[in-house]
Amino acid sequence: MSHAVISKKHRKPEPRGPRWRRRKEARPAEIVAAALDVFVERGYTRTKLDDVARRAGVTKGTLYLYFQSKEALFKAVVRETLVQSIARGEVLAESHTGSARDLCRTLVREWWRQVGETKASGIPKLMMAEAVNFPDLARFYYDEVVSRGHRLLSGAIERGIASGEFRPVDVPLAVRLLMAPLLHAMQWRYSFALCVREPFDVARYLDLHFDLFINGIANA
Amino acid sequence: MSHAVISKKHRKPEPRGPRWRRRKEARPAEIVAAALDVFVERGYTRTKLDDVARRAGVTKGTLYLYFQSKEALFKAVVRETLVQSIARGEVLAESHTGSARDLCRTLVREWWRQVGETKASGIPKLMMAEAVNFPDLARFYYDEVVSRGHRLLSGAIERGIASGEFRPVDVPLAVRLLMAPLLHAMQWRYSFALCVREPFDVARYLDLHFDLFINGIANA
Amino acid sequence: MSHAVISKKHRKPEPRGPRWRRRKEARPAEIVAAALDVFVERGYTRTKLDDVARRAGVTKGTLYLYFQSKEALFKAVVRETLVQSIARGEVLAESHTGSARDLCRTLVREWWRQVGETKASGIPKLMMAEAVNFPDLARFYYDEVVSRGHRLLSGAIERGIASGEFRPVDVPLAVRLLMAPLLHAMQWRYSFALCVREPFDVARYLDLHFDLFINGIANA
Amino acid sequence: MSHAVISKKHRKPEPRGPRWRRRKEARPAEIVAAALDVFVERGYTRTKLDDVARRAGVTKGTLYLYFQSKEALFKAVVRETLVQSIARGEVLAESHTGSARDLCRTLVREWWRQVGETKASGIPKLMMAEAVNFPDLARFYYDEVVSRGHRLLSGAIERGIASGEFRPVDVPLAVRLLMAPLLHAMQWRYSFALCVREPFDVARYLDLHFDLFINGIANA
DNA sequence: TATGAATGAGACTTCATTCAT
DNA sequence: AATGAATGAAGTCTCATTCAT
Repeated sequence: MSHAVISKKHRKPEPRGPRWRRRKEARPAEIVAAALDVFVERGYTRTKLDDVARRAGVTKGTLYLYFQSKEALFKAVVRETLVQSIARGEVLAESHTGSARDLCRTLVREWWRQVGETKASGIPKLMMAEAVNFPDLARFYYDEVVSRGHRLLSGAIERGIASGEFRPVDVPLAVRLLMAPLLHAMQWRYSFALCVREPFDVARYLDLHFDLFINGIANA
Repeated sequence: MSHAVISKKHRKPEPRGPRWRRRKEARPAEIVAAALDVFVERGYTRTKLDDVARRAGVTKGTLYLYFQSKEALFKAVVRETLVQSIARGEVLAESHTGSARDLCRTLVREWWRQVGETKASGIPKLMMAEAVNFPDLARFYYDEVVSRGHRLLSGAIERGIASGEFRPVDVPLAVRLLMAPLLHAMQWRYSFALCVREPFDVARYLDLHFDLFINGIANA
Repeated sequence: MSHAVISKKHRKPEPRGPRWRRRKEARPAEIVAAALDVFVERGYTRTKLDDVARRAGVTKGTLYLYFQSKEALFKAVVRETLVQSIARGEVLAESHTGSARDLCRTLVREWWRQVGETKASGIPKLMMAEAVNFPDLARFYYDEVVSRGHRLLSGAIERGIASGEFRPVDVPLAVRLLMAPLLHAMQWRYSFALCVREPFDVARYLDLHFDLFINGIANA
Repeated sequence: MSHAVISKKHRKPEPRGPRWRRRKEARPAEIVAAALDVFVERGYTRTKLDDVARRAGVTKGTLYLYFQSKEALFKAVVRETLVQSIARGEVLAESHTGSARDLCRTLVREWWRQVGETKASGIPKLMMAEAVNFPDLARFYYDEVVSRGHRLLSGAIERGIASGEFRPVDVPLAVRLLMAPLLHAMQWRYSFALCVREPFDVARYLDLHFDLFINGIANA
């Protein structure tokens, strides 16, 4: 029986190099890592799955073995980055025995060390920019990162108020004030810092911020 | 044959905006205003020129009579905003005769009134997000808005240091600290505020911030 | 201001021949006609919008000016082909004054002339094949074509029963029996007729069918 | 890192079919049976080999151990069905001693019992739809099923003509008329019957058809 | 000046097919 | 014999941009 009309594709096998080298368990993490890089560098829409795949050392089709869609991949990236750090902060807070001031300082410093100084620091900017396009992701991020982080810091500040270390400030607003400069510093790195050469000593910036903030809410 | 065409364009002529012909001189400004709205709401890549045109009451082709490309339109939007407000701040600062503390408060309040409470408040978020894609625009924005704004605030703080009102803090860092919470509040409005229902009393937030900051850098 | 990073596309205008030659009103009909051809020849899934566009003398993008999706285009094709013929049959039936037998013959002949002998005859086969994949389209087709056509023929047969021309047969089953050979003939043309050389004198086939059927249900 | 991967494959091993190892000889038949199901339900192009494999209790790769391609599998499915039934009909016809009318009725009823009421009834629709895409398969099907079936029925009708039971009708056309309602009923089941709720009493339909047809060609 | 029909490059996504294990 | 991770070609759909009118 002669060949049918269809199937223009897949006629020529024509092998092109080895198929897969690594084992399956590593793939999702590799892809998420590659995606984090590209998303942070390019932004969501400008990120091509081809680029993510290439950076992960696979092809586009492989992405779809592990993630249903670009959006799902984006969500995975968000999930895998910041939530972990929040969780570690919660552990820290629970086991803390010193002053509220020290706890605040520790939480801020650890956040900076784990997020601010890594690629993950690009995520908050990304989330800000894409929140409007992915309301459900924004909701997720808000619940798992923003709100949870706020709770964490609220606890620390309330502890200080209870102990008399701090004045009875409006806690939610204070938390925002505590975080805003950190967020600004993270955003700066992946925006203007790439284009302009302005010295920005983030370490001293955070120290100054912390002093002003803590002294500002401390009881005289 | 009765057409089963899609309808957006072809079915109803759908009057677009007032019928009295606008003056041609107004067109670019109208387009920029419409573009500001859409860019701020959708972000750069998600913004369709079709939508901008519709909101401006013209057709897509008309956009190209005034702007070479989407990119050029985006740049125009950024250029036409914020700079004015900075300039007004400079005038204010020059004519100010009271304390440095009052000057700082005035500058912050005016900035919030003129920018924070208007559509223009969406620009900084937009600029942050797109800086990496438009380095030259970022440079322009940095020079005309960020840097100039920093100079303005630096002057106010230095005045206070000179007069003995403020401690001799690192001025550039202090300026960032002064601005970060404002930027955060502006970004919040066009990102998570759209998705989550969390009370955020920006007025009290800014008051608290100002108190902490000013008292923090004030001489005891 | 130098160029930004993005916009690899659309850099080189590079005109390629005249843009559009015909006027807008003709387009939907042209596209539907082209789509009918290709759908009937290839089947739904194998039909590439590129091919439809090419046959209509436009490009792929143009299709989307008039039809929201491939499915919408398919629906338009169905709408524009068979429903019209049914409607004409209804008009015929209303104005018919002769015998029920004559009405039946006229309806069958006209259907064959308007559908069976045109490209539209490929649609029923297509619908049969794709009904499972497009339940809502199948529903539409059933309501607008199958059911409506059945009502039309039911009326004719019932008229004959009422007048005593026909025996009191089960009308819905009779209608199916009346139509089945027509549908078979239409399907044959776009399936085996393309592959095998077997004489099939459809005219005599339909005559024979009609005689058997009408005499079968006629009162002795 | 906890993976947010999609789940179909990677989460649950999901036992596929009985655990006792099947004999290798059974595999091709099992695969063909599974493919029959899926092809009939989805149509050729919408059928994914993944689904076929899953239904057969194997993996996609295994399919390729037995069939060179999707096309080859499709051909195997068609080849393995219907022909058997035709053959049994031939045996029936040879040993038949009663009237031609009874023979016709028996052949039709058996065909319906063996094909119309089984999954195999989906094949003619499938073949009609795909004939254009697989001309050589259509040719095969025509030779082995259509033509052979026609010969079988032709013989029965000719016997009746010879004996004086039937009028000297055009035999090939009569055969088509005899089969068309059966084909229609088979197609209906796998198309509109899935989408619309309309009672269709196939048994009475076939009875009515047979009466009309046989009485139609019977000698007065 | 203004229009809007038309374009076409490019993105996401699917799935038949391959092949190291 | 069987697996299933990986591939990559191809298709649908979007939208910035153009240009005849």
